[in-house]
Amino acid sequence: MSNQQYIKVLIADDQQVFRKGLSALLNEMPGIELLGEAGNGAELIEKSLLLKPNVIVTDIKMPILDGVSATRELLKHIPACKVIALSAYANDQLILQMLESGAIGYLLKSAEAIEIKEAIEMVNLHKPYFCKEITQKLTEIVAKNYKLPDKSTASFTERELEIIRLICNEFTSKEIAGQLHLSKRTVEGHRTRILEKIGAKSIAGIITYALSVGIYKNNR
Amino acid sequence: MSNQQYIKVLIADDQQVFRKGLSALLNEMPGIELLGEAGNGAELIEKSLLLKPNVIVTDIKMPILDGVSATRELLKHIPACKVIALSAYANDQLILQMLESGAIGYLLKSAEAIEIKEAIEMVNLHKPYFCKEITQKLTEIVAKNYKLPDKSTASFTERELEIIRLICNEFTSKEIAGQLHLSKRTVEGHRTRILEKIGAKSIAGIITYALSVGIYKNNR
DNA sequence: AAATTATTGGGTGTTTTCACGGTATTTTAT
DNA sequence: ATAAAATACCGTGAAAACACCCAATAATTT
Repeated sequence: MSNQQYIKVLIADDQQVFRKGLSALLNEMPGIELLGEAGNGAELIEKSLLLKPNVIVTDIKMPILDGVSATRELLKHIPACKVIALSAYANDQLILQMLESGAIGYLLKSAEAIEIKEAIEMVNLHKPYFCKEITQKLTEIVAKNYKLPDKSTASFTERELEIIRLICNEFTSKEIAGQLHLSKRTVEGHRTRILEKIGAKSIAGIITYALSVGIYKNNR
Repeated sequence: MSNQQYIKVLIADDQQVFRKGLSALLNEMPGIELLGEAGNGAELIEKSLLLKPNVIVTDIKMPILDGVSATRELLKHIPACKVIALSAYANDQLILQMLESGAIGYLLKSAEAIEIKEAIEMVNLHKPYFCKEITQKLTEIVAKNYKLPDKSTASFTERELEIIRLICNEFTSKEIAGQLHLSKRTVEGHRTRILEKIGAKSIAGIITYALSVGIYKNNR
């Protein structure tokens, strides 16, 4: 029936040459219908609302309105649209911003035609697509935030970990003492040891340490 | 010179049929030398120490010692070894455990020969390799845990953000006052406002909040 | 022009944190 | 078996945090 034969694509990039190159490539691809081009984020939003593309391929750095902001904005109006972000290089902040904005694809500008096609087809099925470099970055980001709890946590006793978690949850020594059925002074003693071990001088240090190392989530 | 022509691979899986199938496939692949097979984690450790493989492809669920534990253990002794984990399905916990154990590759058991080969070659260069499904999961995990500064950060004034960052760095009100050339009382006033806005009752709340929404970055 | 918000500063007082002393029992490791 | 941790507990006191109250000036918005 209304099963769409072509994936309707809109592209955005401030560099005219790159834009022309990309549009030429996409025009040659079977199964893809290029709806148009935009030179900045504002134009992208405008044309998107008008043309209702299935997939948008957009540069991140653009004048007037960048790709991330444009994506965030236009997905409010046409959430069915799938966005692939393009960037010259893999940057942590950009990747995270992109994820947060709602884009589900990320390619480097060095990508080849076949990969771009693959990405378009993939995201059109609502499946994320990331090029190898981005995948690697994602791994690093996840590993950085999940790997740590090990060695560092090891130096604390169970009691100490328990108290650290409670401190992170805004409980005072007195409250912690009540919860654990201990004396207030005992809890203070433990906290002193914790401060020593961490090398912190206040609970601020305890918390930044605990969060950076991954204690806190009762995980294990 | 001692540039190795073959990637030496060791595999582990408790299902004999799968193991045989995998070893048959790997044996046919040019550039790969299959060193042997293991039926469980303990056996994997044993043979790894003996055979010193470049790459290990191991199932996660195995009797006696599972793949994650085995990986963690054997990487202590032969850290140069690259581990690819195999699993029947993509599970958040498994992926995180795998990352934490030190494996740098993750494939589903439904993977095809060409992908397995690609993964082996990739991890052998110390580059992570994840199949599409896992990449997708990684994306979800990252997206879930990175709620970037949004509505939350926007509600703070510049001064407040400045003070939040200093609080996160273990400075007292007096110290902050000194650094910003303000009165101690002014800083305390700002902090009170910050507590109100966040709905926290102590600096513990300020810090957990700040770290969770990503204020704090410029100082590391 | 008027209202709101940001930024600055103050007073008073309670609670909490933390440094500096300790002691005693239990559990774990060598 | 003996040493070493871990756990529990206490006193004192200074400094910090926090809870209330308050007001003046600058900047921004309406």
